[in-house]
Amino acid sequence: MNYLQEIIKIDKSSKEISCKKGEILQYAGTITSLAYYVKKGLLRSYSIDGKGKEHVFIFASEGWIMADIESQEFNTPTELFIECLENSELIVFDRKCLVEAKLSDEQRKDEIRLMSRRIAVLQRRVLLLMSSSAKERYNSFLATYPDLPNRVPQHMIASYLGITPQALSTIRREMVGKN
Amino acid sequence: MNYLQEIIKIDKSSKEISCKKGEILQYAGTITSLAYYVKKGLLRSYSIDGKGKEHVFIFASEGWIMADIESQEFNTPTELFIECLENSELIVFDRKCLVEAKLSDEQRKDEIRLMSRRIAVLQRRVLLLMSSSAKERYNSFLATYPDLPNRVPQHMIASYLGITPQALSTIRREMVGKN
DNA sequence: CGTCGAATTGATGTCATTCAACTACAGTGG
DNA sequence: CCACTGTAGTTGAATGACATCAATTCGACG
Repeated sequence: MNYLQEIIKIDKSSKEISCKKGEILQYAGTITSLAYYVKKGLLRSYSIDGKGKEHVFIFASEGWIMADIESQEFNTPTELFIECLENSELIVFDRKCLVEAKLSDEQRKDEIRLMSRRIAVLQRRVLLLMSSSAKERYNSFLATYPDLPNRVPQHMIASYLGITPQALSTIRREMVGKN
Repeated sequence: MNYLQEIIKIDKSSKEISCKKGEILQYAGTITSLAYYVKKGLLRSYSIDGKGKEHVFIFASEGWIMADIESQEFNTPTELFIECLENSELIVFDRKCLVEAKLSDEQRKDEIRLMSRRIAVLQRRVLLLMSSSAKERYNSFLATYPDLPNRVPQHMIASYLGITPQALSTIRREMVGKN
């Protein structure tokens, strides 16, 4: 990705790292402005609510950027953990550094395009959460991310969908019957 | 807002308009790249699902920008309607024009800041929808948008929260008892 | 005063959660 | 190589939250 090569030049602190399955790259409660481009592998971000329950916010596989823009924007401690789900190769860079840097118009446009894409994804997610049943959300998930079901444990998919593992299990059982 | 004054200079098609309560500024199914800065008044965007049900996506009151970035980004027909809830004064501008224009780094940074804020809002919304009960979501809504309950009909608030008007009514009843 | 949509209320239904038990399987240490 | 352990996934019964349906009240406005 072109945009990323530019970033690497500008942000001297950026670097390529590899991390192992199970590693936590970011803990909730901290303040950070790091972002992770996924060259290979898979990340997830999730929060833990007042009752101790995990909620998967997003998965990021090859080609996506994982960044906790929410906390960075308001400069408040993160609500999100970032975890490595597969042995991965990442490029870490500092969004703060990026914001402060002087970039060309083209580079800014790239940045804006990336953010627009993110907004679009979130908008669809919100509308889906509001308007669809668990089964519909699961089908939509399968259609949107066809490769993830093979790479992600089922209970994390359930968490992403906003349902319990048991509920997802029954949904899947019912669906096999219908094929 | 500084950023906006710049936009007006750049986008020759931008203009100030006033629109009346009940007017629909954008219909789902169309392709448009217009955005609305709310100088005074109140807008909402909403979708209509397959079963004919409305789902409020966001409200935009004074100082906010209403823009359907999702459809603009993917260049697909909008899923969203935009409706005027109060007699309002708006500044309309063309996001497409803005993307294509050559802007200063400062202007782009403003743009990015606005988009970050939007992403932050959506992130919170997603996590809230996934992790909280209807009552918790309502309380969070009251805390975040203290002025809206007085300006927005209750069934639209219910729709924003992802519940039925009846459910919201019962929640409110229970809450009065507890004060 | 009459009308129409908004809001409330109660009875019933549905979907998903919770709790609990059980199976399948991978990893560990003996 | 086998027993032991822990985690993921499945299944079923009971519960709970919210939806749906239907009736009534409230309030704004002509």
